[in-house]
Amino acid sequence: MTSANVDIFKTLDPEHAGTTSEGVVTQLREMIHRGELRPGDRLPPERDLAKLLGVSRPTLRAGIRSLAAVGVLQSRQGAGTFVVKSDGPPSLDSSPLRLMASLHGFTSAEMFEARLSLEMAVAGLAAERATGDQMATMAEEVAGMYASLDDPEQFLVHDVRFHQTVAASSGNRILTALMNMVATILFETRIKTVKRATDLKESAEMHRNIYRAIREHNPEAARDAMYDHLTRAKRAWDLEEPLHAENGSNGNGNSNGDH
Amino acid sequence: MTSANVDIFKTLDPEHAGTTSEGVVTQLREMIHRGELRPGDRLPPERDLAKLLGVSRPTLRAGIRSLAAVGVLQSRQGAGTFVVKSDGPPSLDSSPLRLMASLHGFTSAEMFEARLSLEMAVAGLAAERATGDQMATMAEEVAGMYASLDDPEQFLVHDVRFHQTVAASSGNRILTALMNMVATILFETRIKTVKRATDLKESAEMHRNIYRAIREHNPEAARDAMYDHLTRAKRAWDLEEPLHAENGSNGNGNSNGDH
DNA sequence: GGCCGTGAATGGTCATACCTTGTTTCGGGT
DNA sequence: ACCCGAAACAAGGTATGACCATTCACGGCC
Repeated sequence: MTSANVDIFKTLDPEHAGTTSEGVVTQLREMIHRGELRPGDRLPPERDLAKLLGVSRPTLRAGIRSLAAVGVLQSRQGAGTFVVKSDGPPSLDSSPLRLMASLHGFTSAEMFEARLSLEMAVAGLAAERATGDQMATMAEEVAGMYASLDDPEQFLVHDVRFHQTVAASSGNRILTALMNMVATILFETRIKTVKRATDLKESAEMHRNIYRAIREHNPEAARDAMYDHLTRAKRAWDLEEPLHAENGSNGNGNSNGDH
Repeated sequence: MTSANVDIFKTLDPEHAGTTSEGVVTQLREMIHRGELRPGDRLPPERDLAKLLGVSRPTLRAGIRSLAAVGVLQSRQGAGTFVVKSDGPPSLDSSPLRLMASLHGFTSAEMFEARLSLEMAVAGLAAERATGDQMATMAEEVAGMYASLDDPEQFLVHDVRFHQTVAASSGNRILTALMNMVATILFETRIKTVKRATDLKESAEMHRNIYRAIREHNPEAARDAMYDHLTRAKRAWDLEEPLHAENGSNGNGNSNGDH
């Protein structure tokens, strides 16, 4: 179903507490809960949907805007409004966390520690559950790192993909999403970091250690290897300054952190 | 500064890519990044702010709505729009995660595992860093549990507070926020669960084990104790059915999960 | 059969008016 | 002089209508 059936949209119940636009959000949210709206579905045009729900277009737009802000809906001018269809693993928008970091003055170190905990957790789970294909992919990425010791940009690609494969191997999409959310923020603050060849070699070896531990189905070793990797990587950067991103990216931050 | 100084708001730069309302979001977000807007600040009235930024009121409202949806701003009719001031620890809105769970069919078991990983992580950190006051608070809550074995509702209060104290003791507000986000969703799906006295007694003992491990500054033991606690608790519930919340709560879900 | 232009569909923005709800203030009563 | 209530004001919420900007599809043209 590319376009949602019109019949499933009912006029808003007035007893829904709160403001009218909140009622719109509630109604659309419940339709998603009930599976009446699925990823990739296209909503009716705003003018029609406003009529169907019995609200004005600005009110409907306010509701759509709220759901778009949390990454559930996506509007494209001239095309329509769609339920977000994630091609890869589900991902959460990282801007709320980034804003919260700014508001409360979180340090990079604190953010890094959160990532460390999450990466260790997924590494442990991956050691228990990784399939042959997934382990093969990890091995390929490690090989790619060794082959890119003189090309930091290419190295970074393999690095990111390795961590994503580990996360996917954990079999827990929620932890994966949370990890990516944190990693994205850290990534943005040091995107310009230049790596030296010696650092890259050590990094590749660390990744290889992680792969081996997962290959041996040894969760403890995998956690330890991930700890070593990230802790050493942290030391290579200057993580002393407070968090202060100044980028202007909007929408879903789907760029993912590396190590 | 209860009310933000008007001078800090500048007309929107037209070169900001994307739509106009996205420009509003970007501008306000950067002002938060730069610390020009702080928690508790009140924004100028919409009509004035729209003039200051050089956009129409509906467009401004769209931007405010986006930031309100992610829990950064809060509008109160008749009062004004404020930068969210969290009294307690910073918290992230759990609705994005809940919506994503609905969209991708996450199971309660998967959500539970994510919580388990997070709780084990914070328990380990708490064992390393908990202060005397924090440990004292934990002990009090454990005592409160034993004193409420015949009052499930009261027991629940101590239970929640114990877990929050552990999280706070970890010293990592990001992990704490993520944990609360996941715990909130699990909490909502089983709010009605009735506990038997025998379960409560076992639960209290499990919490006592966690406390002791933290008291001994033994991260491994703390993680293991938390694992035992949550794993046994999980067994006591029926976590077989898929996730299907049908509540209508909007805004920030700041109710926190227990076990 | 493929390419390009044109137009309908659709979201984005704007202006304006009015309603609902908090907040404040001012006046009368105690 | 203090307290309380009602009225005036302020501020966000909603509705209506119009117009602009972009996308996509259809159909004619080469």
